[in-house]
Amino acid sequence: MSRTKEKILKQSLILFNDQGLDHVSLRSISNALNMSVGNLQYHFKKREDIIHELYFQLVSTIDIAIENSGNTQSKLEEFFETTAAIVNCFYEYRFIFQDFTSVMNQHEAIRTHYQELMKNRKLQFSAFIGSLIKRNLMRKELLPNEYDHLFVRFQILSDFWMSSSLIELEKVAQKEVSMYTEMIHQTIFPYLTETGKEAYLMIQKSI
Amino acid sequence: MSRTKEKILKQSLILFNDQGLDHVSLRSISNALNMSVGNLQYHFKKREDIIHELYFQLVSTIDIAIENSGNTQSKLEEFFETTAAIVNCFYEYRFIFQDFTSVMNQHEAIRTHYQELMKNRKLQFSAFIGSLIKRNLMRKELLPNEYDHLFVRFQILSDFWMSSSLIELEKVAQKEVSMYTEMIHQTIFPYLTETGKEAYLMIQKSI
DNA sequence: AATTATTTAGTACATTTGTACTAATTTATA
DNA sequence: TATAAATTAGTACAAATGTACTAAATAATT
Repeated sequence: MSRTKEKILKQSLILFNDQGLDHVSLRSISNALNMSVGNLQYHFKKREDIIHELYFQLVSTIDIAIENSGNTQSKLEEFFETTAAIVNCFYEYRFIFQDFTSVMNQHEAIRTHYQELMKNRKLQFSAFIGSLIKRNLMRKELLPNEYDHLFVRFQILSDFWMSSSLIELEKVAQKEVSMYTEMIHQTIFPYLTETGKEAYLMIQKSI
Repeated sequence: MSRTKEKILKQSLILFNDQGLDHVSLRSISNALNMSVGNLQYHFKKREDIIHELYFQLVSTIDIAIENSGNTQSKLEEFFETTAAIVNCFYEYRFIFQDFTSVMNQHEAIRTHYQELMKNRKLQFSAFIGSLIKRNLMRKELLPNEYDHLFVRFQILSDFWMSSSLIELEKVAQKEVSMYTEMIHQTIFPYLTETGKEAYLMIQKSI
């Protein structure tokens, strides 16, 4: 990728994150870079292409972060690390989650990719739950679809905590990131066995 | 309120729900009513006013629905009914929740009202949790801020389940409403005591 | 050095949409 | 009935924004 293209992406990310996707026009991006709109368009034929590119940057950032949080001592620790990693990546590319719905509505390619991604994540999640149960860290299902619904809950909370924070507090800063990370972590707690709960409390203390 | 004003609101709600807020212009509303835009503007000086009015219709619809679900046998039943009532009202005014963030960002008066509303809801929620605990239907907190976080979870799930459904399935119909209602109901289950769990299962059977 | 390809700038356009404004028409009132 | 108030229609405008297009400038290549 050309140096200019990288500069455009970097600046776009900053502006998008700061001002929100729909308050940033091509003109404001090119202004911030002392560059003509024509030039911008030479590198990205469509505005959509910039957003598209940034989305896929996020995806690979998450992939890397998840890999790095793989070498943990326990399965539960892995859950803590993975969750925190995802939340942090979301925050880095927060413009996407400040109005997740608009992004997904306006960018079909992104939406399609996301839908596929979620199918995979759901499989991974099920496998993960299974391994927690086998290790006697998590109890079995007591309700129909209980852990399917748990997955849905994780998904909604992950994708929309930032929107919620913005509406409620009209900002998202590091403090909020911590708060919502804890909230998401705690989501799994009441499903844990006594052993699991002890392990949870140990990990929590170590953070 | 004049007959015409009511007609405009009714038609706007239909179009907003069907096509989404930002795919409905004043022109399309007036077309659907065989009415001039000028006339529309006579009744609602700003487009915002229509949305404003519909939002407050929703608010009072919810108030009424909550009152009606007050006369239940048990506290847990009240939870089931109230939750379902809210979800259904949200569905009636789904245009607001199909892109909740945009609505809240673009309508300051609505956002301010919502913020206040949530402060009250949080107090009500805390009181409700307290009464469940006193009745030995719910266990005490085991984690710091556990039930504050539980409230946040309820809030995010309520406000954004529809957005999530739209992104994932590209539609929201009655089937999805049922599914997400169950998901939200189940959120409280793992915090219940044995007595509480039994009561939950009884109520669930009766639905 | 000459030619070709790449990059940059600048202008213009099309479109959408909320809304302001004026005039006509209908309804209410005295 | 005459006058005032209300409702309705129609036109025009302003502002924003993505993008198409052309020409100039710079870099690369032969």
